[in-house]
Amino acid sequence: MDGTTYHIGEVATRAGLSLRTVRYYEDVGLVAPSGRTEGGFRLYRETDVKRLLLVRALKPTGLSVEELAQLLALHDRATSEELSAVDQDRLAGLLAQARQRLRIERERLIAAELAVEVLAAPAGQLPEAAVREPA
Amino acid sequence: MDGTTYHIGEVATRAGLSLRTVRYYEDVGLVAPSGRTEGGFRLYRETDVKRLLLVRALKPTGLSVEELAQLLALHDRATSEELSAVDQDRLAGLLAQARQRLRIERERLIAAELAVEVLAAPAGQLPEAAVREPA
DNA sequence: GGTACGATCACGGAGCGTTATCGTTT
DNA sequence: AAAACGATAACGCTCCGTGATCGTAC
Repeated sequence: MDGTTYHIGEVATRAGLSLRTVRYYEDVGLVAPSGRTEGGFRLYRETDVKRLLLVRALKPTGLSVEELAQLLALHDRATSEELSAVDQDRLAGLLAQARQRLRIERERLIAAELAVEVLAAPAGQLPEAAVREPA
Repeated sequence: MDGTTYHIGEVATRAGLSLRTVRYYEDVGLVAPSGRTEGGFRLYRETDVKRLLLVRALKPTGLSVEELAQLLALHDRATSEELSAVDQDRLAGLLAQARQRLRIERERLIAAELAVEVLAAPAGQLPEAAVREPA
């Protein structure tokens, strides 16, 4: 195993998060450090960094921290043991939810890009119906 | 002119926003109703609805409400008068900022989609480097 | 032994959701 | 006159940012 440990600063930098955010994710049960120094410094391992990167990557899914925690916990267990049918369903459900949110985000993103170009156009350069009412 | 007016409920529904959000946007100076009834009900016109739709469309830019207000104000003035060089710069700056944010969002969205598929894969089905450290 | 770096409160703020209470519209 | 709709506080919540004050690492 790789026993190398890191302090919160390096971990946060590598994960692209602030110290505050890393600590917050610990508070809400998303990612806990693998240990502490004598003096109380948080100690992280590579797996913790990967976890933080995963959490950060999943943020655009819009899942709540509780849902994210469940999702990660289920996925973790799925790698070591066989999930019960119930848990498999819950995992699939969360993944479906995440995908759905991402689809919506993608649409909103495209709409936003269009809206920005409308604002940037010299008046009447682009079609009027660029900003539509939602379905 | 089109003198038709609407109450907040219909406007909110058409714009895909909650009543709370529409009122909030008024509080922060984004979109104000064109008038009020005797009893105090907010009255909106078509232009107000369009404004709300635009605000909603621009939300994924991540611009703050103040920035959005500035952007819309500048754009409004640009349609009726010639902007000063300073204002033209500020407008261009805000648009550039919006586009930059959208680019970042697009990347994060793609990364999130990849991360979800990683979680969905039956372990070792997808490349390991799916979740990368940020630049 | 100094200078980075980290820990723990604690307050703040954006962007709304959510009652609760009361008035308006039609 | 009742059913639907709206107004105004005011508190709550999430996801952190921002000090302040103090201890730790090396």
